Amino acid sequence: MKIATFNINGIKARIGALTDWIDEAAPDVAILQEIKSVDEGFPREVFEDKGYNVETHGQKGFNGVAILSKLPLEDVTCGLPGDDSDEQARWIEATVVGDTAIRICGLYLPNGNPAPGPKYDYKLAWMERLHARAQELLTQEEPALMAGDYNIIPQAEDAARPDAWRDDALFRLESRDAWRRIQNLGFTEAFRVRQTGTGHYSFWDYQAGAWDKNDGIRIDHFLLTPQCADLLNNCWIESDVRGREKPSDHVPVWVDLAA
DNA sequence: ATGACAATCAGAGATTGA
Repeated sequence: MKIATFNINGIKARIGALTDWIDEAAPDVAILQEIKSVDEGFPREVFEDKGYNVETHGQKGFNGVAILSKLPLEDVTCGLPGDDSDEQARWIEATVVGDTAIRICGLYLPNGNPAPGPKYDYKLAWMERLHARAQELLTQEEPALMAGDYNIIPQAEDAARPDAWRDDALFRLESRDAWRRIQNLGFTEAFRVRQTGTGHYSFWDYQAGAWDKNDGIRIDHFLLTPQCADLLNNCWIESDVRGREKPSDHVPVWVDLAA
């Protein structure tokens, strides 16, 4: 089963590029972030016509997450637990029912800039809630994954110019510590199972020719429970998508699971 | 330190992103 996570940076602006990619790449499951649309504004029938089940958790103008799946989706829940006053649409869960049932969590972790400040406080608080949900997932002892735009550069090797990001909310020590605390609960970061070293990125800024210079950062990730990690065949970044017409500033990241 | 670039909502320019 091939599963991709993709921050599309707006469904209205990306509908052409996204449908082209779906047609060609044919993911079994696509976990989308930044749909920037309310649920009613998401063109679900476009994807249903291609054979996908569609679940969205949107909001007006910003954020918004979705899951597209060729296989049935069950037990869909929206919103990260732990703060009923949080109105930002950044979390969606569903179980993909195939030969093996897999719990899929799609997330769009807050950016957190400027740091320090209230937006950074929100990011760290959100990561505490993520930590709690992650711990619950592990207690199920079943195949599950959390995938999406984490807005976290895990290590210096995950940025072309790490010094430029030192004080940024994506790379500050508190951010990386929070990421590591979640991973250390027992999750496998899929990409680093298959790739080492520098030069592997999932985001390139639109500005200053970042793509042409490969001046990127790796911030879109898969975290797998042990039962899911045992199914991992491969993980890769589809970087060439960044060079296409009217691209998102992110590219798809994939896992292939033996499921 | 700022802006470069893009998307959204709104219908100009502020806000957000990373």
